[in-house]
Amino acid sequence: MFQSYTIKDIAKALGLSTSTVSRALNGSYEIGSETKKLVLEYAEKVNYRPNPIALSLKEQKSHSIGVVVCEVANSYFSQAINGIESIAYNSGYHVIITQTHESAAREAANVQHLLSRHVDGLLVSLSAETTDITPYQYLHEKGFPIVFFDRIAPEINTHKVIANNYQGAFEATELLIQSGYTRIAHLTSSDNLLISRDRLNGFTAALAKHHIAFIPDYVKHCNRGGMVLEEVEAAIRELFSQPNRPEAIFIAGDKLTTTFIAGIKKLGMKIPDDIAVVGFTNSNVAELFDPPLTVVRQPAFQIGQTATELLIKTIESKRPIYEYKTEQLATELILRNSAPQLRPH
Amino acid sequence: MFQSYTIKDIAKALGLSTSTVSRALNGSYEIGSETKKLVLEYAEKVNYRPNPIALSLKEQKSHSIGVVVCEVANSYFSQAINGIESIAYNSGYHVIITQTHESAAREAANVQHLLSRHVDGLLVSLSAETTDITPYQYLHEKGFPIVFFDRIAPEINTHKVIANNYQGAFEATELLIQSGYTRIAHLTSSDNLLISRDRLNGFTAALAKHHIAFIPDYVKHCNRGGMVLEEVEAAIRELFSQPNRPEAIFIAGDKLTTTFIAGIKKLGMKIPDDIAVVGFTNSNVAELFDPPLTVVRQPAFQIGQTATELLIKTIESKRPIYEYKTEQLATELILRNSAPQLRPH
DNA sequence: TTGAAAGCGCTAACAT
DNA sequence: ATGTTAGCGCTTTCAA
Repeated sequence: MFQSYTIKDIAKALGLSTSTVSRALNGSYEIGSETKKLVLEYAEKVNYRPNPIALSLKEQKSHSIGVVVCEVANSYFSQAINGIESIAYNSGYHVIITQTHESAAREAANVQHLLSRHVDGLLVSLSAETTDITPYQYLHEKGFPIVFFDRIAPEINTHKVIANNYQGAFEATELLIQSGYTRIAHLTSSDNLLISRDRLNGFTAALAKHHIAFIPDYVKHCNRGGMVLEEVEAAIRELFSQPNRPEAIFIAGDKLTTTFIAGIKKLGMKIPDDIAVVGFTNSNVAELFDPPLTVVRQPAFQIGQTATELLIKTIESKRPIYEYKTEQLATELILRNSAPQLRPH
Repeated sequence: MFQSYTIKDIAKALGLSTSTVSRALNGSYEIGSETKKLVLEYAEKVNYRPNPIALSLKEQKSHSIGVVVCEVANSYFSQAINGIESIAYNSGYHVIITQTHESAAREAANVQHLLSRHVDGLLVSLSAETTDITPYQYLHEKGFPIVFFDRIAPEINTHKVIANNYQGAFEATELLIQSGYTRIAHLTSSDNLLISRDRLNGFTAALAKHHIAFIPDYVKHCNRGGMVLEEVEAAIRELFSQPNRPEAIFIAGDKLTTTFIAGIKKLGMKIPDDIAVVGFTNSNVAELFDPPLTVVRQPAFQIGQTATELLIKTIESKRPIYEYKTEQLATELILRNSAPQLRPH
């Protein structure tokens, strides 16, 4: 097929040994400057590229990192992947992306697949369905580098990178309260996820601060994270069939937010007249929505970058690491029209 | 770090030679059934996984394919990548994704990078800036497998997968005409891209069919493909400053469509009152826009799948291939409110 | 039916 | 300063 030059080819062409060529190419000191120059020039001429596979075999490293996310076609994750790729690329790693589609079984299969491909480390954002994290625990204890981002496993003591979900949720809820709303619902995904619990905590804390009673029936969980419209529609119906129906809602998920809006639209209701909305989303087109969406936006790109930096640092560390950190990045509240700052009558 | 069992470990544990173990694992015939069973059971027990790197080195194949696209965080490409991954995964290939951000220099660097990684083949969608396709021509002539999708290089005789851009553009334009519009503009990206030319042709053909004069000033090119708002705003201004300003527009790009709408909004105009819009986009949230967008949607997932199938077939073909095909998949016109079917007043 | 050995591209310890 | 050799994990001739 498509064959490139090897060290052997160069050695033969120049009448040298492979090790001399290798040394010249790697800038070793124990080599004559003329030989070095000769080799370097020839290598340049024939456009020599070291074979990364041979290097991997030698070094026992694949120079690849595995990524586990729920969905690529999701604005948050596509931006995070962008951040991941940017760092990985510059550090000479390539990235293998796998999708769980929010299924725990799929997630386990993906991790297996990545391990069998001998990735050097794992960047993981848990699926909504995942409860059993013992495989990760096991890998981590064996010294295998894992960094969690966004949907992290709190029980595992390794590097983690997240947005400040508590604070983001708090600000979103407080915005609604300060705009005059008191009957505020909360739509979130699986309770398995720490991000869901953090956001719920931010939500309740804001209510408490402003002396608004917390109503458990105002909180709905969609365990498929907005992947299926029906689940969200059912939640909407339950919310609206209550005696004191909510006037505003804080939604704690990217896909969940867009699916909720689609559901509201389908049921013939209007935002913000029927319900004011603040959602967690990283969609680049949220301002084009009807109405333009008030959102909590996460620094997805930076989260991807930071997680990758930490992972590569762990992979390349000479000595075992015992000190792990949890990086928490600030969210941004973007005011638009789905949550009017002055509640209409 | 994290070490898995090798054939050598198994051989030692069982008192066999590595070749015997290898044969057992690969279901060779020249092996005793008891030995085979013994090996298989032990391998199962210790959860043996062949080292793909060693295999790659042996077979001179990396089992990876390189992907060149302009942007991952673009609904069309994220869906196409989904299709690519689904096929690649099932065929034992992994996928390395690179982004050009519409820069020809970046594209060249990415191809170099992928080649140095010894990918077995390339899946390419050209950047808007690319004019020099000789590197691809060269690789192709050397027998290196390349499949183009979406933004193809017509000059190169290899497999190609595209949507029926001519037909999609024709239908979109005809919809506007049949709704009562006659002053129809066209916004498209770089003329370098065949898809731009195809869509322009579909546009003009629809005008011609309905005896509407083609006005060159109604056609605007944005060479950055909607990546920069300013470029699109300039095009909007030029369009609207004409004596007979257009009443409708057909937009031939994903990012271009959303950026155009953002631009219109920023300039304080209304869709469809100031201008009716039909755009090429695969956004999953186009129906949530204000107004819900009438769109031409491409089968991005299938395009990704088909391209990958063709590529893997080419890679795994024993004999050189001389017959190449261009697969053309139908687009879908989705009627919503940005292009009312009865033109107002 | 099984084993020994070579080789894929590269590096590094060990000669010279 | 340069060459020889072994070895990373695996397959595959060649020999037995």
